Amino acid sequence: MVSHKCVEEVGYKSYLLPANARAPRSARKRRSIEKTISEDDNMCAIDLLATVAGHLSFESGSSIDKLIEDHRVVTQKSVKEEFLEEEKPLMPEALSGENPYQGSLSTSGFSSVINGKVENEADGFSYSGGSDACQVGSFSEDIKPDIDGDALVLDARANVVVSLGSSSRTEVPSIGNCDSHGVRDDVNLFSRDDDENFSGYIHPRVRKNSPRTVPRIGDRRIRKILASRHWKGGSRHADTKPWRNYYLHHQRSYPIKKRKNFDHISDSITDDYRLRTKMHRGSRKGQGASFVASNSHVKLRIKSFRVPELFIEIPETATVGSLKRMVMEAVSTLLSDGHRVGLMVHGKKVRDDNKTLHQTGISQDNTHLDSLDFSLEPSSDMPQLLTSHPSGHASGELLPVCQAANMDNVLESVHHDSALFPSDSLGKNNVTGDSKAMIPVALTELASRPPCRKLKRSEQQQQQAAQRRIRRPFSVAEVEALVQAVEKLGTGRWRDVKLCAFEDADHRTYVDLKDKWKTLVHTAKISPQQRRGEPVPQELLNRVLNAHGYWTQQQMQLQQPETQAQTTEALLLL
DNA sequence: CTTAGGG
DNA sequence: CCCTAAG
Repeated sequence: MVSHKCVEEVGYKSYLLPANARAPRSARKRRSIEKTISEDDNMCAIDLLATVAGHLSFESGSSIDKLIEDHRVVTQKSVKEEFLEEEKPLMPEALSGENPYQGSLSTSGFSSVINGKVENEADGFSYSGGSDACQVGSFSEDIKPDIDGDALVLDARANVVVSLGSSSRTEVPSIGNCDSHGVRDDVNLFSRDDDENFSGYIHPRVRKNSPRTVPRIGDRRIRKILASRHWKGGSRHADTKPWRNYYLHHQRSYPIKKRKNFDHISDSITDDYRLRTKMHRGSRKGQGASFVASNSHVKLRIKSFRVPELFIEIPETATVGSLKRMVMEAVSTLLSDGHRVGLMVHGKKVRDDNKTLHQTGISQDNTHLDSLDFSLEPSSDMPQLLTSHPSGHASGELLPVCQAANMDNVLESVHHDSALFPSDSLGKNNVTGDSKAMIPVALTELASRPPCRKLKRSEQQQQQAAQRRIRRPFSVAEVEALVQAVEKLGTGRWRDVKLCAFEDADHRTYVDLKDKWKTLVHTAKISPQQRRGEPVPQELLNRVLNAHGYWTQQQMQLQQPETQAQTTEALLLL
């Protein structure tokens, strides 16, 4: 209930100097605000497979659309048919009506899967299949279960390639214009893995001045704990309570902490893929019916990618775009969850990361390529994986999932790829003599999970430290709200600003707002050409500049009134 | 916990 | 966004 604080309208330039206006607690010099702030915290999407293979081409990403529009359900063959045949409600009913922070998901919807996992521990994996399982791409008939070690790979081929990424852009959150709080139409994203977690469950949340069951103060902490349970603990080691359900607020889709080593590949997924595609073509020499580039490059193609389960609930009034973003976020969330890539040749797992492809039997003239299987395995040793290859050496190429800056980038890349990749360039290949220009790569199964083991506390903490919130670019509406609040409250009361304008936007902390203001000021000072991301109306930027100038000056005066007096005295003495 | 700034 | 020093 903060609206009363901000009831009065603020004139364009008539900033109110609150009675409690105060000087900054410390008179630290604020320098280099102008310093460019890396706006694109981009991270590439699921480039990991591509990275492993060295080459990977993506084609049309229509899969995502299909997934969404058709909500096509593909029934997978499985070694555990009984699980697949069970009908599962699209959404757990237990969520509605409960305190979102404590809501528990009914296990009924997923028990089959979970049971499958538990009861077939030896298999080390579980299917999340079933009629409601979302799948990107489609499978052909030859889904052959293959067990090796702790990961099972489905040799399923499809005709659709999809590139996955993640979106950090979110729908306009509940922006209070200080004096009004609209009905919240927020979403929560649940994640679930094959064990007991939910991935990609998006649940609408409507709240308006409703009593908080959970003290706000505890919000973040609770969230963090839950999140960490899910992302670190829950997904990597067995929980003592197999059926525990986790709740994840939407902003808790923390990706793996980005490592500096990966920065270089994070800028533009689009360009990256385009580059590769072109390189492939350019370097190609017709070595007979070779499917290999001149320099003994092996071309690999991920033909499909299946997502275990993706539960999405979204208001009818939501836009298709937001749905897509949610799906993308959910999917990327899955991928980000500490999986690593496993490679199998002829059903045999290749563990030595330092082996060359050739040594492994993946070469231009080998015949094993059809039996090349990639898998996503849970990596209990993620921390090591992430940190022990600083120079990005051999095994360093086995990068974990990164995240794309925003949906636009991802979609754009998909689009470009499809353009660069005429459908015939692939589809016909299998028929013509040049058939192996592209090698169908077996599908990946996300849901594999080795026998769970408990992590030591130290490990948990290690993983805990690797959390990072997803990037959530401010929408224009949010900027508007922020500007208005700052005009009124000034630049030194972020907590109040938060309460005033972002009370219900749980994912915006006052630090976030402060940071955003920082970037806004910067943005306003640079030329429009240099700005990135969703363009902010110049009018807003002008207000930013004005408010910034005003409050900065205000602060100065509060800060050094005595200095001025002294100066005056000094002058008088002279 | 809040602020302010640097990373 | 994250991390931290400071208050």
